[in-house]
Amino acid sequence: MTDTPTTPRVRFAPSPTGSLHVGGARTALYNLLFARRERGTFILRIEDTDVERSREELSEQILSAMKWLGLDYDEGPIHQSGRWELYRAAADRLIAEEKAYRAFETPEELDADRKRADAEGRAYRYSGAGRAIDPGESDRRARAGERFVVRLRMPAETIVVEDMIRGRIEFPPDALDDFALVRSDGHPLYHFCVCVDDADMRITHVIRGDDHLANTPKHVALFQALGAEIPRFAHLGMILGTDRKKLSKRHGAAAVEEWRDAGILPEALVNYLALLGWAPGDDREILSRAEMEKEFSLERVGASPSVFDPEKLLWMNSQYIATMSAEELLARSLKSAPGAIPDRPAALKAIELHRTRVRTIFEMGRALASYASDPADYDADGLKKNVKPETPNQLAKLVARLETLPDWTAASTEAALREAAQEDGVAAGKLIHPVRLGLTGVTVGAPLFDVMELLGKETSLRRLRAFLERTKASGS
RNA sequence: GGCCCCAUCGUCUAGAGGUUAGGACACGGCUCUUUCAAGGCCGCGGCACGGGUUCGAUUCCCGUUGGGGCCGCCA
Repeated sequence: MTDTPTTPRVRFAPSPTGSLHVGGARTALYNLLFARRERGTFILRIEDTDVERSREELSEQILSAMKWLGLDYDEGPIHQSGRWELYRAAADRLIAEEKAYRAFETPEELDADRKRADAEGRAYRYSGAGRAIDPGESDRRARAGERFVVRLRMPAETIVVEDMIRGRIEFPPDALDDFALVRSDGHPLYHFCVCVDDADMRITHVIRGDDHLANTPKHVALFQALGAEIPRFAHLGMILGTDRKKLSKRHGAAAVEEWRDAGILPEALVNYLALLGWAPGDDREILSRAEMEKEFSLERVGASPSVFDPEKLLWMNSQYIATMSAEELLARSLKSAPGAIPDRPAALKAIELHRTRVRTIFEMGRALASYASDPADYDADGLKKNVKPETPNQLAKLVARLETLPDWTAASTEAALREAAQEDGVAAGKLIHPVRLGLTGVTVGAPLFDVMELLGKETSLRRLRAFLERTKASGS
């Protein structure tokens, strides 16, 4: 009398009509986390039934974004475009069983109906005229070459959806009409393919965006018509832009790859996305994938929409940068470095100097590059603020002193600078700031003497001499 | 317009009848300090509104308001 424990089967089913959206990424993530937690199967399905809009390279793009995020699937990717036989057979069967029917209205006629309804201020519903056509008559007209769409015969009863996140939702029958399953050119339509596939793949839980909630009664009716078991549904709140509208390209940075290119670490993006709608229940914010996979549950997923906050993502990223090994960081920063970077040992030291000072690996790449190439120019405000008439003279004396240093360490250069300052009767800061500017071109950054040690004697002195020339020139 | 969903600091959230309503981001201050960060400490700031139910509502119910979504031979 015990139920056979069916292992959950979930899927992420993006349409390749654009790059992977952060909302899609979160949906994929929740499906994956649910599957791992429940020891189920995560399937990737590409919904490319729309031949006009779907593009192969976009589907590749989605795949690579998922790979980058580490969203691995157990089955797939399965392309709907390769399964037309399945949909055709299902449509034929539904027609034969009179659960669906052919409708012969032309697009123009439907359009006119829609316009009329609009003008009269009432909600448009398909008339259902096709229902009345006798099956024999329908077959004859189809054989005769008349064009038709296939429509589902919607039941005249309230459809109840038990949503795992929202609870019980009722859809009154007059809100739904007999929607189209197959176009007049024979191409199966989205809702139809979704249900045929979910049934075929034995999907047990449909975890998807809230924007599909209103479509769910259609799907329920379809599953019933198909004679398939109805999966459980869980509808996630939308991810919104700061204007509280559904996040889209329009908002900028809605695509996963934009964040990748901005130097966000995949672990950080995944962590951030996981927390957009789900929380472990305690105060932890930084969670490993293992922890998420262990603790994720749909019961703890919220129903309300959430605003995507780039600031918090950046913070999250900096948290990962703070704890990631220098080697790892170096490997990842390499792609972001705009130019040459120092040799490996120096780069690793530079990373330690900058890991708390950057929020993205893009910034880390820049920081690394700054050690390998001399500053091209100097911060204008910095020059104004830190270079006084007496500065070139003080700098010249400092350079002379540094030249004689037998060893070149943070300690020795600091001692030399402080002595020079004392000799001139000025605060060390009077020298530190211009030296930093001369060495790096900017007024902010890692502790100066560590930077000098890392740069080495030769490079440091070369940069300081160049800066000295510059300050003399602007001074006269 | 019809149907549906949502509603705790500016943002992400914890809370599941009795809490000084907790944490995080952001913001402000202090601290550390050669700069900038990071870190530490402190602070600012919230239950949309109105009715019920209840001894007692942020929490349950209804409504209002506000926001969002869906209404194609798109996905």
